[in-house]
Amino acid sequence: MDASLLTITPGAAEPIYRQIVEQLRRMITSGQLPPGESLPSVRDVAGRHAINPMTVSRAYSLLEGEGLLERLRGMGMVVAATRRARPAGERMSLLEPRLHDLARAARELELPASRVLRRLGELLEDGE
Amino acid sequence: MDASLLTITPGAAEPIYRQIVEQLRRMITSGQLPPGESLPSVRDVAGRHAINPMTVSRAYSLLEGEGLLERLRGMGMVVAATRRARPAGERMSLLEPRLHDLARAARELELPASRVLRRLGELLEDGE
DNA sequence: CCATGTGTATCAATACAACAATACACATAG
DNA sequence: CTATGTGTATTGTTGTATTGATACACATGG
Repeated sequence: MDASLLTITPGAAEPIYRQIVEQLRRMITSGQLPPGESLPSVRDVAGRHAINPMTVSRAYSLLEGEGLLERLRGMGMVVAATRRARPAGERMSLLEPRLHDLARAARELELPASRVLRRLGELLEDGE
Repeated sequence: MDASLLTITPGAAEPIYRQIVEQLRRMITSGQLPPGESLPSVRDVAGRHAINPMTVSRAYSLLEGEGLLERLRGMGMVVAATRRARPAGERMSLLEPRLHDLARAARELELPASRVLRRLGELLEDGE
């Protein structure tokens, strides 16, 4: 995997290490990063995004703790062999909290459901 | 306005004062809280949710800085008289960041747009 | 005047994130 | 063996954010 595929925003409210964790978790869960795929080295990611190597290492370690990554000593990190892409229903559950937040915000803003759905539809198509 | 209308989750990642700020901002922007409507006292909110009065005060002060609230000295806070409900287009922009985050997460999870939209549709209807 | 109700200024405590600079253990290429 | 590449443990520092405790200024009702 190329280090440039990670989107990192140092100024954001969400801490950097968690941005990395959640992004990789999603890409592994979907199978976008297949088992055996090797990840960019911590120094590579750190250098390219001008962040501290230990911050990247922290993210990798957390994912190893989840069983999503495996550590090959002396070599890099790799997507765990046992980790296959999960079915859509399971992936969907990772989206649920965000969906609930969005729904609540839309309700408090008294926005018509049709308008929210239409806009989201646009954004979902643009990305592909 | 009743203090119990606020939904506060002390354990959440989002800080308490910001939960209050964003919630009230949405309710004022939509007109759900009309100009002149008085807000619950800081001690009322704090007592009911077991949080510190200063945390509530901080939220109120930020909203006063935005021009959404007015301070009546010695008495409480009130929705600013000049603050009318905003048109839907403007309210929509408050939702944009959340929509982008959601779209990105869905893309990384490789979830079909139809499924995401369907689920959001359900959640939007349940709330009303 | 006094009791009670507002919001808040001030200071302190705590937690967290990120960085910096090493040093170490391991594996591979030469 | 050596050089270079992995990840990581360690220690310390810095900056910031969040929350809390206390005391104060103001307004109103009695």
